[in-house]
Amino acid sequence: MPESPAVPTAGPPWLANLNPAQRAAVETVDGPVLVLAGAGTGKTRVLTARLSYILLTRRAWPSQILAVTFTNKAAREMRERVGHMIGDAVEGLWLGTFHSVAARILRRHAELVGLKQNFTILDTDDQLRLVKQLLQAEGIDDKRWPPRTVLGAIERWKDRGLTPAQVPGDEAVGEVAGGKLLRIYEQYQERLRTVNAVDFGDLLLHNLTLFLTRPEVLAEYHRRFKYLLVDEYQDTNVAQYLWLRLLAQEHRNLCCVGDDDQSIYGWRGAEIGNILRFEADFPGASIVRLEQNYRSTAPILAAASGLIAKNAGRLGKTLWTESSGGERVRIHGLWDGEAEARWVGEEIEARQRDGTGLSQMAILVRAGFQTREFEERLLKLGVAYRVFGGPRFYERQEIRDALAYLRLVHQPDDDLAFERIVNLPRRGLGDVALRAVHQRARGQGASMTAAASGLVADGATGELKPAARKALGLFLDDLDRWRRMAADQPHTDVARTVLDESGYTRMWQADRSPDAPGRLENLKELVVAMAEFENLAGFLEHVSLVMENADASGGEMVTLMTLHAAKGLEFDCVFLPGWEEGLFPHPRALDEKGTAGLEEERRLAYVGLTRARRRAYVSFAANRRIYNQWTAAIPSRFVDELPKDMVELTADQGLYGSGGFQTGFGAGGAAEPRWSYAASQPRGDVAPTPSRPPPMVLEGKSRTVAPRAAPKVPFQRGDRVFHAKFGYGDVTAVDGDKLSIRFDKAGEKSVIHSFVQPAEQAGQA
DNA sequence: ACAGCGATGTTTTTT
DNA sequence: ACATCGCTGT
Repeated sequence: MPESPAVPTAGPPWLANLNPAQRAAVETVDGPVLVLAGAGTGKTRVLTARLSYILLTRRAWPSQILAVTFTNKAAREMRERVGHMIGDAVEGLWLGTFHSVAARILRRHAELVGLKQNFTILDTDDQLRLVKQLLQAEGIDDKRWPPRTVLGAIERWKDRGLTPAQVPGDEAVGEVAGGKLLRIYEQYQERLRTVNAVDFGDLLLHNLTLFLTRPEVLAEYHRRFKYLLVDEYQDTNVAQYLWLRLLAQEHRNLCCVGDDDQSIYGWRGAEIGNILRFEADFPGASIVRLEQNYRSTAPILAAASGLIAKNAGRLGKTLWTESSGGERVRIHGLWDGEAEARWVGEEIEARQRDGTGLSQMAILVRAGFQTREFEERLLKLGVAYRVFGGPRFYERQEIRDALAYLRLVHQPDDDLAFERIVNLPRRGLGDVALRAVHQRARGQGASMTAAASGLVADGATGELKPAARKALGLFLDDLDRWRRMAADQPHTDVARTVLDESGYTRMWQADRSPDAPGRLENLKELVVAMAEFENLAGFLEHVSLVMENADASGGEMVTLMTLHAAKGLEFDCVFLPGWEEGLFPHPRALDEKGTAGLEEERRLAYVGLTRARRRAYVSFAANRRIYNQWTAAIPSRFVDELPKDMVELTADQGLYGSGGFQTGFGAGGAAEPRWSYAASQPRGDVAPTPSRPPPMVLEGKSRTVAPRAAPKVPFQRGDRVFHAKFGYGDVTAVDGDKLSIRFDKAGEKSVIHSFVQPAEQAGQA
């Protein structure tokens, strides 16, 4: 985080070095406050100063303050900084993520919403398996309605704070899952309750139910929390908003910090309306704008501001800086993705020669797959890099399996854990046996564990084959033994024993695939990680809420990550490649959310630019291989939206011709070259042409480079098309981005339009 | 129970 | 191209 300039400020220490706006944000402690904190305006400093201020002026004890963040990382950082400022007084402060705070509250009152105190928090795997089962039971085709989609729809309801009973009538009959979505949601909730489990959305949802149905419980928290503080308010969903509103309604000392221009998580339920409506939601609210930026140079700020100004749905801020000078944003057009990676590599080396450390540089991409080309290039150059966003520790298969064992030991009702590992390693308990257990569990309204022991006990009924019965009996005996052990022995020992005696470790030892050793290593690490916790329950809670990877690697390396992952970070030098129509803004965002989607994409671009302290590079390629298909691309509309005097645009020789751009994109038909043209010389040490030249040549062919997103689907009924796999065919119907095509050879298929091209084009290629 | 094969879908991700 | 996934046949 940037440091504010050392402007000497008279007054108490917590106000030292704060600018007037920051100071207002710290000192306005009574009543609702919205702090609109632009990128790089010293938000974290204000948050911690505010907390300290409240504590040191004796307005509240630590235990009377609730501070919520979105991520564990943010929570940790805040705790650390506040600790720095006020020392041990942080003890007792409620500081955590929405989910961890909600879980803490829910554990205390679990019975009041029909749960047991030791409820499990499910991971995505469990949720998906459950949804899949429900879909099958309802006879819904899980091809047409993938569990992922159905679960997504359910989660969107939860994000809005809607229990099944509260889903508005007109939404109950949507087309998802053949109109049975609400039924599935009901059953899903029912199942969770019977297995004594909740998902992430439920943590908030059950809190809401609790507060609304038990006023005395809510009153308890009103008594407890005098001051509420919320970070990243623009990322809250409706459920979180309602939760905050309920908690704050008594004292009304709610301070929300956020930036509407950095709201990029709408697709997972974040409601930008929360921040836009703050004044209306909390009458009499003060609004404080933090607009002085301490991070970026003036041209970068101006470029970013110019871009974001194109958004209609925003509160509006004007970032400014005292610093002057600085490089303009460099925009460079290249032939293809490979050339782009080469160019970025060269610039990275150049900056390195100027003395910029590798860890002060980042390549920020729209989508994960884009990192590959850069990795290849950096590898070739011998430039150290690291990619963020691989699968995290607790998401790995072997870790989830091991955790399922531990969950089942800890909580016998956890059917989802039971199902996951009952036949892992293979115990001869296949579908047939599992179905018998299932059936009995359903029939008796009992857990799988209970049903299984019933089945084993009265073997005479013949519901299980003798072999299966024996195997199941052994498995249950194991579980019993482990549970007894868990009662009085250290949980790390229990874990080791479980992994060992269950045969799970042996399974991976026997596995000769190349990643088996790594998995065994991870299992060991898991046990080591457990040691830091007092008991199994504490560990499991941590795991379900903090699915994090301790990242060890130090050293100087370039960071490669998605724009989403980069929010909140900053680098001296930021590369923003792939600014092309069809990639960024991403067409899916446009299809699904229209203008709102476009604005969110624009905010993403804004977030990218504002990560840069000293230099920002934007690039786009004329040709890009997508799904192994060369596609001609035109520069992103965002390129066009950057204020011209803040950027320096260049393009590789031969691209777009020296007469300027005439690709027909953007506003107006560009009779004049809109940008200056300057060719950059290809360097001697690299091949000037791509190894596999794209078949299509952009120059002078504005027709063939129509943006993929502009006409929603460039085909209509009756069109003759070509598909790489199915060959030629005729379009028989258009449904959104899906086409029904009668192929000459392959028959009738439904395919996404981007997979086919007009037959006449295919002929040439 | 499991290998092998064809169909399928490829934005963003925290908790 | 490519990886994942579910189904099929042994």
